[in-house]
Amino acid sequence: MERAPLSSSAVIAAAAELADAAGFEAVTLSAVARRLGVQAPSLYSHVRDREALLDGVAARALGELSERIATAIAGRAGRDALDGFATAHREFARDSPGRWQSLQRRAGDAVVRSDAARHIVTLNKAVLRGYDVPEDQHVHAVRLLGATINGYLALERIGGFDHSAPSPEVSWRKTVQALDALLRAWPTDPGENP
Amino acid sequence: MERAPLSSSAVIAAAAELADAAGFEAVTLSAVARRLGVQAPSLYSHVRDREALLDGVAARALGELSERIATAIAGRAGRDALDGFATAHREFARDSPGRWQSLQRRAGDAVVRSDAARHIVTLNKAVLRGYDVPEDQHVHAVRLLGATINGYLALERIGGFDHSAPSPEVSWRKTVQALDALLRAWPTDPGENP
DNA sequence: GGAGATCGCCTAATGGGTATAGGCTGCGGA
DNA sequence: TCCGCAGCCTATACCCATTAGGCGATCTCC
Repeated sequence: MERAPLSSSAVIAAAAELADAAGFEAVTLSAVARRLGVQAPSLYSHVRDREALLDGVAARALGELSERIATAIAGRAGRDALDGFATAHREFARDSPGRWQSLQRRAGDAVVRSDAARHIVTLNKAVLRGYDVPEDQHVHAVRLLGATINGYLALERIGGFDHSAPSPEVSWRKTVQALDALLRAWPTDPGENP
Repeated sequence: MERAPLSSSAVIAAAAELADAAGFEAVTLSAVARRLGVQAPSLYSHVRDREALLDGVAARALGELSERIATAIAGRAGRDALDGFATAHREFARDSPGRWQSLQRRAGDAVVRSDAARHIVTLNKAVLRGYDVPEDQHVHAVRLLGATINGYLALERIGGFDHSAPSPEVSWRKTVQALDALLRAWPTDPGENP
């Protein structure tokens, strides 16, 4: 175990790798310290406590996710952009399950207010530009998109689809198609007043 | 602390109450034992280990949720049934946050194969009866419904909507409305072949 | 009605986790 | 050269899960 000099971001990077390899709940200070060839208390020079470590992983994950989304929707619009957006999420969850999980918990202020968080919202709205959803409905559409995509991935992760046919893959495509149809014909109340 | 005689279901009931009061992650054998006025190791006569305890809470929660849904959609169809279904989920998550959280993790076989689990699927399909979704599309629709509703509640719980207006309540209504519109005009591929 | 088996709780003890306090060391700057 | 300190270490306290084994009350069976 060669020991590169520790630093806050090295510790967080190790935690992120561990999360992907062994599950988010396996991210303990002890385990990260072992992985770094160091004693657990040594980490407290670099992260305030376990919460901060987990928030660090979440912040990093958010950045990576936003990059993936950005390249996935660049130069696309409408259905293509939606596909890219959804696929980016799904592949992120598949490739980096631990980092993805790190996003499924209440995060600290630093994470919420991060550039990455803002960036994702922007990208989300960019997808909507390809549809005719009225401006004042964008929040709702963003929330719906997030809820459905995240919810689907969460259900898939906990095995909610393991006990019925067909494969989650098929329903996933159907789900994205449904979201496309929905955005294409966004329902409007008579006398809507957001 | 008067001590009612312990039993497997008494232990699980205490765990469920604790989950609602202090959060699902606070459900530890020690805490449950304290709440029951008993030493922690005593619980091992009634639950195999912590996993089993958590699964027990999930099974119980699933039963309660299915009851709520059943009464919420009884005698209703179409949009009314969908509203009832969605609202039942949301009120369950509001009234029993810990129990609701217990359902957001991979559950043991006993839970997955329980009557309650089967019941919920049945109720889910009952909602679809009020719409013209083709039979072979029901799985997809059930999965989409589950993903969106659960996903919305999960995002709401972790505070995903806390940093933008308007209130989650408004988007929730909009979301249910969107689901209704979607089921009403379920998109079909040319040459679909599930 | 009594002897003993059994059931259900207890105490003791282990191992791993978070977190704090304080020691030692080697490197950089004056 | 020598001092300071940054960064890792050991020691320690406390919490939690889990196993082993003890002990008393109750239940059973004769």
